[in-house]
Amino acid sequence: MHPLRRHFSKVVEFTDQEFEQCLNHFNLEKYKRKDLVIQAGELVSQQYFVVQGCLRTYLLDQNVKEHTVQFAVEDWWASDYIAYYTGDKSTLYVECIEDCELLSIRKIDLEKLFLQVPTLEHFFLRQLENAFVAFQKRILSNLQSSAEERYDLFVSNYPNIEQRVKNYQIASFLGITPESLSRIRKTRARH
Amino acid sequence: MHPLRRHFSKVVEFTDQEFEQCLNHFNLEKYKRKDLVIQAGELVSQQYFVVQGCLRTYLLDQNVKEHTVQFAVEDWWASDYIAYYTGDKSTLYVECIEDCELLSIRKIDLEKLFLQVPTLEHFFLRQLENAFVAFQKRILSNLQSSAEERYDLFVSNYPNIEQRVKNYQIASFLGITPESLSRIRKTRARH
DNA sequence: ATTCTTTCTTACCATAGGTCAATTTTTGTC
DNA sequence: GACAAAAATTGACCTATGGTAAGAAAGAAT
Repeated sequence: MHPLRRHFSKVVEFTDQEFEQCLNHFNLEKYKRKDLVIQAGELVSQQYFVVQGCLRTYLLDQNVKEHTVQFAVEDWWASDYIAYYTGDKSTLYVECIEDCELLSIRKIDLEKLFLQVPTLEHFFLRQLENAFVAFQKRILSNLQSSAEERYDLFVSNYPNIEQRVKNYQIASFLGITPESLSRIRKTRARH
Repeated sequence: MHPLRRHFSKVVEFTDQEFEQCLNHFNLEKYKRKDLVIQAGELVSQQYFVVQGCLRTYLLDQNVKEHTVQFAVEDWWASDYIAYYTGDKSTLYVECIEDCELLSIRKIDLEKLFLQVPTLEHFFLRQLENAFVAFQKRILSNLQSSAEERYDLFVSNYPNIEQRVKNYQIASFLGITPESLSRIRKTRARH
């Protein structure tokens, strides 16, 4: 089964014809490690489904320090959703941490598709609900947890990502320095 | 014009008949200051539109410390959206900071309405997009800003809420102690 | 293999923000 | 308006995490 279809089918059911109709509007794009899928300053007209590989979405602050918003591996979606939804220019970078195969779709095409395949709109509404829930949980965990607890939470939320991304990238996701993460890991290793 | 209709009309257009059809499923509820609209442990089948008053959504951690997720004044929506979307029991409290008039709607009714009034589903999809963007911005600002900067951001994002809520509630929104907020305000007053 | 670059670790000191306790101010109630 | 309760402020002290710098380890390139 096509990876995108498998992904859709976790939430909604499509006929073969409906799925083909959707898939037609997606574009397979291949990237190399370290390529940028989205750069700050651009307009963002597409979102991306990860077929293979690993992406990282991050921001550079005025001190040129990186802050990681999200990692995306197989079966995840990524984009600069602020820019995508608002139409503003991107403030984020989406970078390939590994060689990647992505399925891209333009916002315009997706919205046209919604009219033809209403089930698809339902799917994306669900996605948005899930993302909303995940973000709210993250805000809550940031408010109530220490760096150490947040690290544990990260490890259990993203069990396989740890080996695929750099420590400093995890640190910038947790909102701490690589040095602090290194110390946390050291105490962890004692057990 | 009805406050709910005014609110909808910022994003979508309804016929009189469509709006009436929607409004029929909303329920006007009145609460007193300090009443709890939602309590941790309950199932959450409704969301609420604030016609009048001010709500606060918060969580109690294992040390019985409060962490504020959101404030909602006139024209905002509130619920425990994690519980609302997932069907899990609530982990949050929604409390009235002032006497309130709320319009409640059940998830079931809303979903039925979506089928009858597709424009309404579009409205809620937009809402969710906006909330998603707001949350992502908050995560980014939490990652890159000091308590002081976050306070400034809060004041400019919620210009009129400051007078309506307690300092300790703002502190718990920012992820700092009331004492720290007090010190931040002191330096602020020097100018 | 050797070199060069990037990432990770460690050690030391600095600082933002937390904790606790006492005091003052504000708010709510009769 | 008086009293009680809740909230805000202040000060003294403490702790988690940040900053800097330097060396070690790992990975990439020739």
